[in-house]
Amino acid sequence: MYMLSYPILAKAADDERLAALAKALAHPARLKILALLARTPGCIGGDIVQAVGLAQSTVSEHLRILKAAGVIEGQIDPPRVCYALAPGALAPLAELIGALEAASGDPACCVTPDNT
Amino acid sequence: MYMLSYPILAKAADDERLAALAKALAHPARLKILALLARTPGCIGGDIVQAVGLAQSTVSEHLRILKAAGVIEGQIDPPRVCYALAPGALAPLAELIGALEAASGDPACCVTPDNT
DNA sequence: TTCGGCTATCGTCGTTAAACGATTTATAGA
DNA sequence: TCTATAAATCGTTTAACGACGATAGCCGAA
Repeated sequence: MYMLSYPILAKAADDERLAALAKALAHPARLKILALLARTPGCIGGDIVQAVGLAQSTVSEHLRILKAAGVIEGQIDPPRVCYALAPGALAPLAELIGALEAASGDPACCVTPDNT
Repeated sequence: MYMLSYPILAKAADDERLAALAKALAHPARLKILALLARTPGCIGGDIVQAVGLAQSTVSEHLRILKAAGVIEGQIDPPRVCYALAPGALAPLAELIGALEAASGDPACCVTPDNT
């Protein structure tokens, strides 16, 4: 386990970045695409379109969003494009979640102890 | 390294759930709220409003979204409401990210080996 | 050079999200 | 009872998202 170096967030810019990363995952179709890429040993071109069951233009847009967020990378293989997961891209988000989970242990809240 | 028990996703319902969880994190203001709750030993009522710098109604809406996603819990302390992080709520998302990161190791892609 | 398969982009439409002010509700204390 | 405070809700406006069809660009193969 890492020695958590995060101050649980601080700069607004970090919030923006992390929010953008989370937004990339915030759609079923994009999760499906990521799962597909994770499961596929090689890569796939337009098979993604068929797998997610949406129009080609829609899938292309989702791919663009994932690429813009840095979650996937596209490499051109002549007639098609090969997409792959970008290693480490989601690490900041994982760190954030880890920090939040770690901090959610103590409910030393405003509870008046006698409110049974 | 874990023996991954997750099939990296399968059901569409899972995608929906995970996407909803990610969407809860997909906004800077909400991240700020979560960070504040994580950092605050006790709880806070309207201090959140001041901290995020948005209108009270807007913050209330963000809190509602976080609560609906199960990421936070609100407990009524008479004049105010005490919010706290919900332990374990983000675990499924953390698992997903872990699975994706674990799978992003092999770029055994469509690369034609001779493309320098 | 022409054809055909893949991608990406454009324009559009309907839906959802974000933000605000104003209002309502609930409760503690005067 | 009345008042003040905190939180939620309502109604509205603006912006962003999601999805699609149609179109344009790019190579490989014929």
